[in-house]
Amino acid sequence: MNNRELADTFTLIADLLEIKGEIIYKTLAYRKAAESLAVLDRDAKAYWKEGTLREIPGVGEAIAGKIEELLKTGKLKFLTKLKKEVPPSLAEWLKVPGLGSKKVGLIWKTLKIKTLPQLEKAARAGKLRDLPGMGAKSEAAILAGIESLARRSGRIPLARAYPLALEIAAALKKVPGVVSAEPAGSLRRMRSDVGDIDILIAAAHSGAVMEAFTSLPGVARVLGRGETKSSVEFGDGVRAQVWVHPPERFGTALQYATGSKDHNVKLRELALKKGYSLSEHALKRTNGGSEILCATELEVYRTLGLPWIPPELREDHGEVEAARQGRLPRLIETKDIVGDFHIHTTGSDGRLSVLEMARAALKRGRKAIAITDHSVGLGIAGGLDIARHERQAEEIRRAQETLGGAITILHGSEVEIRADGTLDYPDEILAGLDLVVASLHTGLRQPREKVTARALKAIRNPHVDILAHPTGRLLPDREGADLDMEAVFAAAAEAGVALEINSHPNRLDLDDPHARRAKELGIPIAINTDAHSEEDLDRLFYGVSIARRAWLGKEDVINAWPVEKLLAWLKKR
DNA sequence: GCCGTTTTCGGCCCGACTGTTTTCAGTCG
Repeated sequence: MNNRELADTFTLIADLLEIKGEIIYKTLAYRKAAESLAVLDRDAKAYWKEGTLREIPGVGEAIAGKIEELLKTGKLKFLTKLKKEVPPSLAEWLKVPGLGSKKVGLIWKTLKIKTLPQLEKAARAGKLRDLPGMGAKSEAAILAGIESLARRSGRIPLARAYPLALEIAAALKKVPGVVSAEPAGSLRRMRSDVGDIDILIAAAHSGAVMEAFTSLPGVARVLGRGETKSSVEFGDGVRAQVWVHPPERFGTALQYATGSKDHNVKLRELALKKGYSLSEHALKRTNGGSEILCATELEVYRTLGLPWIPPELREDHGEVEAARQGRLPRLIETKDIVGDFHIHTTGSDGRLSVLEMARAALKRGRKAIAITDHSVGLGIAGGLDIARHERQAEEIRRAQETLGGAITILHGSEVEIRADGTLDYPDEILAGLDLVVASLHTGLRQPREKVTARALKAIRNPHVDILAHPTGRLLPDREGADLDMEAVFAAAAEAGVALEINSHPNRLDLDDPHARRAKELGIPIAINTDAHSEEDLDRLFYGVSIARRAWLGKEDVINAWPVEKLLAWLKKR
């Protein structure tokens, strides 16, 4: 049982306990443990073997025991019993916007129904409106929620949400009286997918902003509209909300709206210890109640005795403690990147020639690139056979001659890791390349032992420099290969092979917990665009965001090294 | 159920909006 499955199990337990009416803090404890497991950078199994399960945040005696039982037997007696008391299908109802555990429990117990279709039928038949505390409006809201659930495919990939958020913010910035408009929430923390879009507005009055927001083009439904907060749903089910706060309170408001929830809890606890109550409106002295207004986030953190914490770190993964002790990392920035070592051209499935790609990279300030077209085995992408591959060397030589010393063009390859773990080109070809990127594209569904063995074999090939998009995941739908990541890390650390953070917004692979673990083990990281066109070169920003979420500095990333250092590293390998 | 530079027991962040309410509960972030 992997971390994801463990996390899902504890989330289910929390859902069912909450519907059952268990005290809220117990259900919160299960959710906290589930969240920790979901973002854990190593297999829970490794903690179990070491006897350190309780070092996982939110895991105490009881939950550690349950993890152990799940890892040992794949089952959990506690959950089996719970499922008999509360039908597990009810957990699905909680996903319906506007439905919480209280109403779910009420409807289930009163009407004796337990599936989503039964719920929809009951709502259509007008059977919900007569329940205590409910009326025709809540019945209609539940129906609308069920329909909205069907439209939405779940979480929104950053690649869709980020441009939309910028668009909304730009539109609202134009409203008279608006001082600033900033995306907040998980999007500002650059999570690879987000639940909804949050925009924070600084303005003295909110009326005009709310009017403009709720009538934006594409808005299908207004979910709520108030003085300080409104929310809407777009046609494709994406939800957005805005908060409006006075400019002199924008700092506390933006801090609050950026989250994460757990980070805010930590901060508010710290505030209480220092004699303040922290809310989105202000810091308030607990003795006397006078307010301290913060127009910027910097003032909020400073008042609490902390340096400003970059949004990407605000996940309650130790950043508040690090800030208190003055050991926040100096995070890598997009402007630090000088190299891009995973680029395609017309040689395989790219759109531009070597020269055109090199010019485009140069225009973006890159000082070194590697041309890494697919190898012959990936027929679908027009992989290069050995003869065509060798002819490409000439194309690269001419491009280098044309551009002179402004940019270093390396001749590389994205070489397939075959089903048996061997590479797609013979060693003598690989030996002649400047840089070798190895990738898994096929056989991703192989069992853990087999697919891991392939990755390890590739890492141990002395010619391989970078393992690209290690798990092969595609957001939002395709899960990555079931790799034993600890084994991959151990092999990469030993061989000195770099692991890639692929900047394609549907990949973002390594993800941030794995990238953070790789850094801990001293493994060099490559942030590459995997560009197939000129515009693709601009998505570097997404990869850098993942690196920042993983606490990486520029020293950890080979693309940020001076070219001489990079060349020396390649030569030594 | 977890956790501790206030506590090993008694807390566990704080507020907006909606609907069904005549003072509040439920949901959400």
